Amino acid sequence: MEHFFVTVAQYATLSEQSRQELVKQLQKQVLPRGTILVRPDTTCKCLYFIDKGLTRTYYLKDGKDITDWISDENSFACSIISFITRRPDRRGIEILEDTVLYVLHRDVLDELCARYHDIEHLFRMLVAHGLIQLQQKFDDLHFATALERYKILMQSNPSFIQRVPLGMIASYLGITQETLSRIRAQI
Amino acid sequence: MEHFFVTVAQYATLSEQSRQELVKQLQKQVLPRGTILVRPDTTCKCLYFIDKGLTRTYYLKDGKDITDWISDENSFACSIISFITRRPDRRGIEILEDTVLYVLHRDVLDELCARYHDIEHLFRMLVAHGLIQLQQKFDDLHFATALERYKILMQSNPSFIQRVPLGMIASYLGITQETLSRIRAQI
DNA sequence: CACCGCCTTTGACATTTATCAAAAACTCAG
DNA sequence: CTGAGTTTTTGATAAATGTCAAAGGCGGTG
Repeated sequence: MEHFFVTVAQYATLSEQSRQELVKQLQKQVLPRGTILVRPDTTCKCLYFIDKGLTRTYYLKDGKDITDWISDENSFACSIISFITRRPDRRGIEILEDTVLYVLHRDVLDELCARYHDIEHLFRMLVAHGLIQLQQKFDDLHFATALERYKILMQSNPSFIQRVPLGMIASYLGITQETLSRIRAQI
Repeated sequence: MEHFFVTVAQYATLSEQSRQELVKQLQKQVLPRGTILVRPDTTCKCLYFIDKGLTRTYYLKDGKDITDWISDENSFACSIISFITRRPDRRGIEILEDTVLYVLHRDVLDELCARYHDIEHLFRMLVAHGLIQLQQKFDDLHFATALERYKILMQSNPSFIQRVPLGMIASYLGITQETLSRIRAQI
C-alpha cells in the first residue's frame, strides 16, 4: 500500500485521518495473468491501483480486439467512462501478468470524497491528470505517424514493448499488427 | 450568469453560500469576434464560461492552423492542459463570434475549491465530464471514417457547421479541408 | 459596380496504412 | 523431442486521405 501513497503524494497531500480511511478501505487483491477484472459491456464499479503487474483496458470493435489503455506498476486501471457515468461500457480490463492491486469501490470513493475534502481534492487532481494523459494520446494519434507513435511509446513506456504482445501494442497505437511488425523491421 | 448556474447544476448542487461566492468571483466579459482570448504558447490562467457566442481552441502544427476544440453557448472554453499544469501550451483560444463570457481565474478557482468543499466537488465532476468528452472524441478519431466523423458532428453540434468556417471544421475533425469539401459534395 | 482577399471546390497524383493471404517463428504440453 | 496452437513476419493489393495546384464563388470596400 506504500506505493499507493507515494504515488498519490505527487498529486495532493492527505491528512493523517484521510490516509487512515484510505488504508481501511483499500482492498488488496492478488490475481493471476489472464483474469478478466472487468467484463466488457458491464459497469466498472472499482478503481484499481496496480502495485505490481500489468493490465490492459480493451474492447471488441467489429470483432477485433482493441487495446485502449495499458497500466503498469504505480498507476491506475479503470474503465473510466463506465466508472464516471456508472453505466456499462464496452471496455473491459484484463490482467496481463500476475498482479497485485488495491481496489477502491466507486461508492466508497464517493463517500470518502464527500466526507473528506482533501480526498475529494486528490481525486480532482487525479482526474485532471488523466485528462492530460488522454489529451497527449489524442494528439499523438492525430499528428504522429505510426512510426512516430511507436517511438514515443518506446521512450515513454519501454517496458510495454517487452511485456505486451505485439498485437495489443499495435491496436493501442491505433495501427494493425502487420503495420507494427513492418515498423519494427525498419528500425 | 443564470446560464452558468443552470449548466453546472447538471453536475452538482451548490450551497447558497458557494453560489454567492461564485457570483462574486465570476467576471463578465463582452468580446468581439476575432479577439485572441489566450495567445498560443502562453499559460491559460482562466476558465471561460460562454454565455453567448462561440470560441475555438487552436494551435499551429507545421505552419498549419489546427482547431482543437469548439465551444458554444453554455459550455466552457479553456486551454485545459495549460490550465491544469500551469504551464504554457501551444493551444490558444480565439473568439469566433461576438461573445459574452464569464471568467474565473485559476487561482480564484483553486481558492474556492479549497474553501468550499462543494465547489471542489463541482469541479471534480466538470473535469470528469471533460474527460468523457475527450474520450468520445478520441474514439471517433480512432475508428470513424472522415465521413462518419462529419455525420457525428452534424448530429451532435449541427450549428457548428453553419457557424464555423470549413477549414476549421476540417482540422477539428482531423482531416484536410479538401477532404471535407469532397465529403460535403457526396452527401 | 468592380476589384481584392478569402473561403471553398475540383482535379491529378502521392502516400500511408489497411486488408487479405500465407509462411515462418515461437511456446508449451505431452 | 514433437506437434498443435498462437504470435509474428512477409507479400501483394486496395482504400482512404493527404498534397499540390488552380479555378470558382462570395462578401465587403472604396
